[in-house]
Amino acid sequence: MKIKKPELKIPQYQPNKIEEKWQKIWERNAIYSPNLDTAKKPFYNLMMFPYPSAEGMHVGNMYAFTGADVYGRFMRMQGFDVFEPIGLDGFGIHSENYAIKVGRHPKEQAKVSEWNFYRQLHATGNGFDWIRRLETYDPKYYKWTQWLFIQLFKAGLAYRKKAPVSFCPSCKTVLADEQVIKKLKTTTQKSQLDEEIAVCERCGTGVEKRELEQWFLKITNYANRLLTNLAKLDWSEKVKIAQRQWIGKSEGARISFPVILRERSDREDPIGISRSARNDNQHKIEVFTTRHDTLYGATFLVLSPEHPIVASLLNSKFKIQNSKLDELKRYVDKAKKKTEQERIAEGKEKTGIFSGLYGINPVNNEKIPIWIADYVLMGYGTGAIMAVPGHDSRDYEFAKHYKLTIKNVIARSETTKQSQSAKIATLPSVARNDKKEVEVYTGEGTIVNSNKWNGWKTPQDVGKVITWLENKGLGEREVTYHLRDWLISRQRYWGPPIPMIYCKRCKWQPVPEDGLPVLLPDVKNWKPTGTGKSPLASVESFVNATCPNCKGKAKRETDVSDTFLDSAWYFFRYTSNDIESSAFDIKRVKKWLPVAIYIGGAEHSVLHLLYSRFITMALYDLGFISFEEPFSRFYAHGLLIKEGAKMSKSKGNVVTPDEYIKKYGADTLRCYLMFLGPFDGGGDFYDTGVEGMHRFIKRLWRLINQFPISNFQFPISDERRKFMNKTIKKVTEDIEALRYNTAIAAMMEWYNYLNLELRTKNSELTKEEAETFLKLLAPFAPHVTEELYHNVILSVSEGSLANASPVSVGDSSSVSRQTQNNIKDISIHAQPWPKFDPKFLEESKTTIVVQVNGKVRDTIIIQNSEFRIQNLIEKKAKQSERVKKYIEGKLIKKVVYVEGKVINFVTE
RNA sequence: GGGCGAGUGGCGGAAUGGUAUACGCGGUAGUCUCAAAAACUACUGGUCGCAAGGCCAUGUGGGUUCGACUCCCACCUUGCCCACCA
Repeated sequence: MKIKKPELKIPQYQPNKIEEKWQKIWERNAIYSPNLDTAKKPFYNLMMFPYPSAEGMHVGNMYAFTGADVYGRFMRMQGFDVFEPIGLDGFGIHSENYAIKVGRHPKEQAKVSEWNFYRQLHATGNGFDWIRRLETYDPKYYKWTQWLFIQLFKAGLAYRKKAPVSFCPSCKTVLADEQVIKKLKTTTQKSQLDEEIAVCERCGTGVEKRELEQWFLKITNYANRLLTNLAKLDWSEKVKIAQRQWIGKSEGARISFPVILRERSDREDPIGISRSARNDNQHKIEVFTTRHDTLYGATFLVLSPEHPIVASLLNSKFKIQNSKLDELKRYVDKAKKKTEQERIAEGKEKTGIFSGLYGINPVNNEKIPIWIADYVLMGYGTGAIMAVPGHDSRDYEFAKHYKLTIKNVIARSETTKQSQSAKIATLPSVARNDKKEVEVYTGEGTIVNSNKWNGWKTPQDVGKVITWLENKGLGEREVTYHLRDWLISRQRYWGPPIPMIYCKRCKWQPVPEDGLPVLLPDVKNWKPTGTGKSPLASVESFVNATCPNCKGKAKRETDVSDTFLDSAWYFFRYTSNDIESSAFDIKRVKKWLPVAIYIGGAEHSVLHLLYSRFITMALYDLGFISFEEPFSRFYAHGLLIKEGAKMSKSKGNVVTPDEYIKKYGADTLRCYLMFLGPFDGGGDFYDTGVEGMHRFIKRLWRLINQFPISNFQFPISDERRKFMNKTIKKVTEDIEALRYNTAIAAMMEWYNYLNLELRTKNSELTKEEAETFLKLLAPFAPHVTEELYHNVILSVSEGSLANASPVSVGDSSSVSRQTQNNIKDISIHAQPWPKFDPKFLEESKTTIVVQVNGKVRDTIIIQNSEFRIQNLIEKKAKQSERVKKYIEGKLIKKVVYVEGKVINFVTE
């Protein structure tokens, strides 16, 4: 066997040993736990706490957390007291469903998931403040979730109402509006129409409609504030747009249509208009419309089957033929029973029934029929619409199907310039459906067939229309929101019991504060019942209570609250989970909130983010806090995919970080995740990419270890110094903007450059270069940089070059007690971030691109002093042989010179 | 139906008015080795050419500009979000 040259022995890179060692040291010394009371430069770096799914952490979670952690570590090195807490959003249907699947009690399952998830989170090497961690299912936490509910109740923001709600037959609970999503139903037959169904966000089961009494939070009170405040927030426009769309403000008019009554006695009057009826406030139909400009085109009215007038009708308050009444009843019953799924599935084919009643269009006193149809939703506007079949495609379809009058009241304006023979749409003045096909026109134009409004333009003149209506007392301005109140009752076990007690005498009473938390009882039958009642309803010891007010016998609310309530305020609790006497410490909240940066998935654009904003606003109104918005800055990261496909359990392509961490170490995986694409755009995960990153880290390990690092600032070339400064600048700016992929690329370039320099010029790495490199990489690869910093850089500082020889790695014993004691100060993560010196970035020479007719032909190098001397540059450029070829014998028409960048000769 | 984005080598992606393809993956050749792996080194958009060098390429078609991946218009493809919302 050959004897190798007695070279410097490079220790083997053993990521797992290094990582475990430093994770222990960091945690033992709480280096990532700022003092929440005395910190001088607080920076709240929040990431969305995970649902601890029992399968464990997904690489997508790690992607999100790493991106947030890199930012936190960077800010810490910038001198901020960074608070980066973590916890588990472990209550809720998601966790409970998993417990059902594996047949374990949710409480036990939570322990298992918690252990596993925290183990994984530790292994990723994030700078979490472990002291502050919290779990939403911890009674110490949900005590305050219940307290929060009570505050809302006392403020009139929590109320009960019976309402048609979405019910998931699989999860056996009601769902909030936001938790019902639409899905394409893939039909087995080759049908042309793709059917859409409404399904549960959690399990994908089609939802049903049920009429139940439930707890709601009055988020609609905040609709306008939630909307207008968006302008103040440093959030990506995409998320703001999603919220705006969800809040869905519509400005329009509320218009009353009198109902023509035919009292039983009133047989003589064939039409039934009587003065008394017309003035009868109880018998009018109010509609909300954004197209009041088309009011003259309203040829019928449509009521939702749930509309109160429909109920009165069925109670025979109005006289209609009995046979028709039966028919009506059948239709309404059917519509009410129809699941949301069926209603939407019918999609294009609208059904309805004539009510037998007529109304009056208030602008022209025309008698128009009143129909009932389930395409009109009770939940939006007034539950009744004026139908304008000429200018609304849904009304048009309906009118066509039932042969109702279609009227055109908007004329297409002259087509703007597009065609020379400016077309003016020819429109039939009043067209009946039974004659020619009349088309529906939903665009803008000029009002016609509308008396005094004729000639007004829409949408420009809609303001005039509403003023006219208001003056005549026929309608008024109205704003309607798509946002509905937040339904928070869940007929499930695994959540915080809603802390309310019902007393027959005193009605609903909140549990007094000293009665909190209302503990979730340990029960055997915790599985959902499907009866519309929570499993807690059968636990007598739980249900029976005394009324807090009259001390009489009373019953507890047995539903639990929605998981989204748990997560709507957790960022307050993080600051104060050592405090038992209140939900949060007001001083600490003032110091740390609003959150400086919140990083998470865009899928929470409407749910979690909106709820959190609402709760924060409510707390502000209640005087607990001094700010209205919880998250000053929200940054949505992209979606991680695997080799071109979405990761999903069904595809079996879900990547777990564990195996990669075991094989390459967390540093490699972190760097790879941050490198594979722009952070806000997501990226594609390839195994070979991970290997490439591992190579980079190993090369760096070798680079730092293999050259004896000079303790002295021996002179390095200007170019080398410039490269270092350039890299510091690039990496700093990129991290600031969360452009992690290009920050890493810049470091790789620097490595490639240094490696070539050192090899070909037989030079040494300076301490400054090595130290700078490690610091720049530290946010991405916290362990290996810490290891090298201590074993190479600090040992150089401590003494002679001899000490620079590598020491054994592997266990914490290799780090001296001294080091461990003051690790809080001497950790690389506590060091100041490298600064670049602009003076080293200055170039004395500049490369100018020489173009002929916009094509690059050559480059010339000029001194900076020559920057402004165009003649000189022109002369130099013309001397180039490559340029000569293209300009010789040609007339130069024009010369464009852009200072310090390009010179372009334009020839004939 | 409405809203928002994206389209660049074999692949992930850089470059936001001035040298397109940085960085990484993959590939080819070489060094080391009995050999392989690893590691290291060089090359790597297409095309014509011995070479020098030329021409062509950022979804398609137009436009603006001395100059366009970048700005404008139309179209095609694709992703995400919302949707009987009156």
